[in-house]
Amino acid sequence: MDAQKDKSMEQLILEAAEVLFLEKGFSLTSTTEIAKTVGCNQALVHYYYRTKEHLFNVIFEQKFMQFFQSVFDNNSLLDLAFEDKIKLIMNSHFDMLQINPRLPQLIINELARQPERIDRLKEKLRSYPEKVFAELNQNLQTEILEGKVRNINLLDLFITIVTLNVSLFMYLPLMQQIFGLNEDQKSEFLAHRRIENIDFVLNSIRP
Amino acid sequence: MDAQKDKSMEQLILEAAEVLFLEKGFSLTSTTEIAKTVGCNQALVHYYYRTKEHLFNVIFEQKFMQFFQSVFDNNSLLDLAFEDKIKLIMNSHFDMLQINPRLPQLIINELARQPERIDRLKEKLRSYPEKVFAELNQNLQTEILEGKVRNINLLDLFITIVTLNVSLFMYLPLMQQIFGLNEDQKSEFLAHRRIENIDFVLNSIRP
DNA sequence: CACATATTTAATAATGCTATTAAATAAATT
DNA sequence: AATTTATTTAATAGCATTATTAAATATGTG
Repeated sequence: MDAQKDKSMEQLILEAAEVLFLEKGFSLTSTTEIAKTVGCNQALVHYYYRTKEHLFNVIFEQKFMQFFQSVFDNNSLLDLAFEDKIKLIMNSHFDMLQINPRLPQLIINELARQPERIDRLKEKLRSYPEKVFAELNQNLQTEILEGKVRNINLLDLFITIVTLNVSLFMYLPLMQQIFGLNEDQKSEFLAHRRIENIDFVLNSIRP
Repeated sequence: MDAQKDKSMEQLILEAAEVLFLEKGFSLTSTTEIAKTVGCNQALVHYYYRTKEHLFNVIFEQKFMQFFQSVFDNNSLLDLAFEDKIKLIMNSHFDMLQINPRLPQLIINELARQPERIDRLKEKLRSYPEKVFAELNQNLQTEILEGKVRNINLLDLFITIVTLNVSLFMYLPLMQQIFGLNEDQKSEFLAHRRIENIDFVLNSIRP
């Protein structure tokens, strides 16, 4: 708790808000509750972040970027085989989800609540996704020509990757309760599915 | 609108509530808004359904059953090959999702908001899922022995089926806006993915 | 220290929501 | 027709929420 004392109230509010927003979403989280969690006056939340919506935006955009980067910021490792890049991307994506298991649900819900947000995010990302895509696609096309990879569509592949990983975490609490898994069994299940998902994708792209 | 005049207020309230709950979820829908949609006094909603929570429960359980049955109530067609049964189940599931595209999100959100609901649903379903599973599994085991189907786990297969279909509808609004699809393109995309999903599953179970 | 600025709190306005109650109206029953 | 029962409304209690304001306290600066 000593580390907490160093942090500014502004930061503490942000961190508490992140936890609560991810746990219960925007509408079920109140600024009063955020303040209570931090142990400050409710007006302070508004002093630093003006409105609940604005506070949420700060967190949402940061987390969305984190989500995005976990998938798209792995091209730094230049000279890997396409297969290894996919492995890297999927592991990175999985790691992020393990730390933020409720993030996909938050993103889906909030983009449904405020569809105009999508345009703002698109603007923020600019041509970055296309750039990464183009680069990876070049890599892919080369390997297809070399007969190392089946002729696949990169977008479809990405949709599959994200779907497989995200769905796992989205349905996990449900499965956990239905099958009555304890924490150890849950961890084991996740570790197993991480590999399964990767294996599935790698198998599906073989020539 | 003549048909509407025949319906009781009780029924009209239920229908309006269903639309609104599926559109915006439990917490963003108010009984005031439901009443306004129907064109009645807000107290009438409470007269017929006592509490908002209770009204929601009526709708939720009914919709959950609909979801459930779309997957589990296809064993009536007895003597089909396993592959054809899967095709039937996936089409039935897809049809249901096309009519209720936001249902999965509602289910996920509300089971997260009230985890105790899961136990109630389990109780309501009793041994029915196991029964269907056992029956289908017998069918599957026979076909595995006959070499018609690869040795797969039925639960894993079901998770894959549900995941593929559900994810599609969950991310559809997002993809629609990102790629700027109009209604025709959206329909086309859906028709394409319906077949893709089925093909994928059927391919994956081949010996 | 004196003054300015930043942080924090208490109080509260304004709003919207659920649920209840009592009264009014319509429908059914005797 | 009289009486009971069902439906519907108006009014409102009670609560939680967001956001603002003015005052209080702490912190920094010349």
